[in-house]
Amino acid sequence: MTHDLFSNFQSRGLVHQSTDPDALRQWLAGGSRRVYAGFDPTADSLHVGHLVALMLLRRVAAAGHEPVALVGGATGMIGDPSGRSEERNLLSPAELAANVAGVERQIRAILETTGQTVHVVNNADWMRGVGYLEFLRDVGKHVPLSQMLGKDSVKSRLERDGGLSYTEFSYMLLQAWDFVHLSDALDCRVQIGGSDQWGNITAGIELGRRLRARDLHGITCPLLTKADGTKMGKTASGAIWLDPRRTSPYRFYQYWINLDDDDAGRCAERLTELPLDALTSLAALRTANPAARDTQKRLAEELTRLVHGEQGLTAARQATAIFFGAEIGGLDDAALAEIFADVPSREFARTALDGDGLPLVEALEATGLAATKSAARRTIEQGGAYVNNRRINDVAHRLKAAELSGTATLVLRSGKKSYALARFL
RNA sequence: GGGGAGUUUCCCGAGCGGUCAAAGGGGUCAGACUGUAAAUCUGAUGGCUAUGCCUUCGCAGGUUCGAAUCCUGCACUCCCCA
Repeated sequence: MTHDLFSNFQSRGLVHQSTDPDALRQWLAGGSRRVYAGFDPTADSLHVGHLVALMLLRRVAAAGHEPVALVGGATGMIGDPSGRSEERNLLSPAELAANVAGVERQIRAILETTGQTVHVVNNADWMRGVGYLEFLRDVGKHVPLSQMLGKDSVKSRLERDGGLSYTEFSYMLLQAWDFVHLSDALDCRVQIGGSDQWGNITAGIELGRRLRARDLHGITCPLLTKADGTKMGKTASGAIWLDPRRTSPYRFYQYWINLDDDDAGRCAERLTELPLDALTSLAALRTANPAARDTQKRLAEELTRLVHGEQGLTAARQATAIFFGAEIGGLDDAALAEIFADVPSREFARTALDGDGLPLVEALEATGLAATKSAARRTIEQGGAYVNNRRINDVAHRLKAAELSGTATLVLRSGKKSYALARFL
């Protein structure tokens, strides 16, 4: 177990900016410390973009310190302008409460497996009772405007057409106060976050010095972006979420499998707990035999297990085998439903299979795999139609009960990747 | 206000009385190849109860055995001159 957390971060490329490294090391060397990172509940689930911060906290735990995860029930009502080009829409209190609950659950699930004591706190708990005048006198008074205006998050927004509202402008005061509050309540003196958080973190450090004459520390890690410049965790069809109801374990797994080599290497470094020598040998394998995609596989495995558990990983792997050609058989309806969670399905009357059966052409059209029956015919003629992953070349093919996998399901496929379930009830 | 050009299938764009469901390109889909990448190559690409039938070429009428193609009116777009 590494005790020098800061060096551990550095060796994995996780330090973008930090306050004085010597002071930081010294504080962390003093025993079991508390280190915090904040999560704003903008949705009822975290997504892949939050994994860096979650992993930072796991590393904190692994180094023998206690991770503190702050869920922004209060700050979430305002919206962080950092790294944003436009004013946020405010969430309703009900939405926010649901989001807080969802995010808290995920954070606990991921951090508690470290075995270390985990603190999950909600800044609404200490912000709620604070009056506006009180806040201005106790906090606002100690933050110079020049300092606030100097932050990148504010400057960049002021230069834009949209500007920013007073509300979002004030966001950093809340986060600054959070830091000071946590240093009071938990003796938590280190805050970590993405590089876009530097302004907010230093605001808290300043405030701690002015208000408490206390030394607070901060580390930011580089934002994880893909080689093509897009944000990590965003796909054409939307974000990759940690909640299996939003993103199935299979799609989550596949996201990592499909990363290009450089991105996969960086993610393995920053998002997994693989030891450094394992990373080195993966890098060697990547150069020697890129086609094997060992890094992607290992990364997908580690992260899927972390987020969805051993069971989720098994399901994702099973789905992967099937999606890449394995014939389908011996799976019951429940397993099929789980594996094909992302796949559109369409229900038919059971009786459609009786007699001559249901023309494949019709099934392809009804499930949306083909836009029209003509298109369905074409697909079949060109060898792109599959039932239970067996290619069907006969345009006149009719589906019969004997072909069902499970008791009521047929897996239809068009081309390499488009699947649909036909369920006969 | 005057003069000119145009409106074609998902997009761009040819067609200018029958051989037009309409060239070519793009896109899309499928196949081969491949690392579940990129590129490349091949095929397909209005619909259907399908060797035929129906619908499509701005809209509405008309001429003709027959119109995306000719005529009339209408709508919209663009350019030039005032």
